[in-house]
Amino acid sequence: MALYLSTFINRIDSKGRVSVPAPFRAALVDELYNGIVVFPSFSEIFNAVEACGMARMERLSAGVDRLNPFSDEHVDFASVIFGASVQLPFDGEGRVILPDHLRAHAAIDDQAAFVGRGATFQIWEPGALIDFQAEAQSRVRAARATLALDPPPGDGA
Amino acid sequence: MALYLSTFINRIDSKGRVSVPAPFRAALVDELYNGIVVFPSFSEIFNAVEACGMARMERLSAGVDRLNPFSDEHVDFASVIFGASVQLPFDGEGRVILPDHLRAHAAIDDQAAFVGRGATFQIWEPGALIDFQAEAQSRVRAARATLALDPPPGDGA
DNA sequence: CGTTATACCATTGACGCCCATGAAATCCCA
DNA sequence: TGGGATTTCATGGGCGTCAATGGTATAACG
Repeated sequence: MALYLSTFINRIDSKGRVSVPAPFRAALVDELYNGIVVFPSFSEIFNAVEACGMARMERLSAGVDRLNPFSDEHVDFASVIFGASVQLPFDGEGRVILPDHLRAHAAIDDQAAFVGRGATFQIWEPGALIDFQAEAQSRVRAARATLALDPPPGDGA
Repeated sequence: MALYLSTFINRIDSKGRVSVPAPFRAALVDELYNGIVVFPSFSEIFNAVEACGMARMERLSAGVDRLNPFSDEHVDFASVIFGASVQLPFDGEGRVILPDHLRAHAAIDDQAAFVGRGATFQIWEPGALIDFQAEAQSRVRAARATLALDPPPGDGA
């Protein structure tokens, strides 16, 4: 299973191309589809682009299909996820072109921050990412008592 | 298995022709029938055109047949689905002509939005699609706890 | 004979593919 | 351990191809 770690900031050129970080591409070499799948975040507290490999989307499709494919609940889910998803193929150098509506969603201008999130990753406008992380840190501090139930990796980490 | 992803908006010309998006056609190359199968949506909350390849219709038929083929439920289901289905052949450029009653059903004028839904896709009037997706997104958010039982595509989904 | 449907062709704009450059990190060797 | 060589990556640009779209010709049909 792919594991996406760390954050990389890459430039978007005049043709809208961005290099997907090499470590992330390395995590995708086993996939049948040579590229990534992206869709907008559905969170109310941040706007970013969610990304993953095709294999993960196929697992999702199988899950929806196995359940009643005509129930309104799954119609909603499938519409939102699959309809909003876009396949982005790699060019020869491992770059992708982020569609306009996703760039707009995440307010991405000429730089994109690729943020590893374990089994998936996200694409952010770098400034928005910094702001969000600051807020997240505050929330973590506020919730520290609760989180301490898990073995903490250290105060600063 | 074909996987339909993303949304494409194509124009309908004066002769009623629309290009089926190339990625969707690519998912259909293995099919015996060179075209798609369409039928009206049966939902009470939206009007769109459902579409898929012939292979899926055959699987659907097999499914209905395998279960009690004489129960009222399945007779109804089969009548409605198969009776309302239309085969749309591709022309040389991968276009189809949507029958009038289906265009009317989905209120499609001169633009059609092709929406991937995993194993199938839908054809919408673009404006209606935007409205529906906004509502669906709210419902998905509300139901997030339930859906988390399926492999989640990420924090935001 | 007129009308409608189907097959064929032509245009254009976007996108995929290729190569070139430069910077940075790594590796190797002295 | 320091310095040089090599490779990997990110980035930029040019060119060819394909897809979407519009139009025209031909065939089927009333």
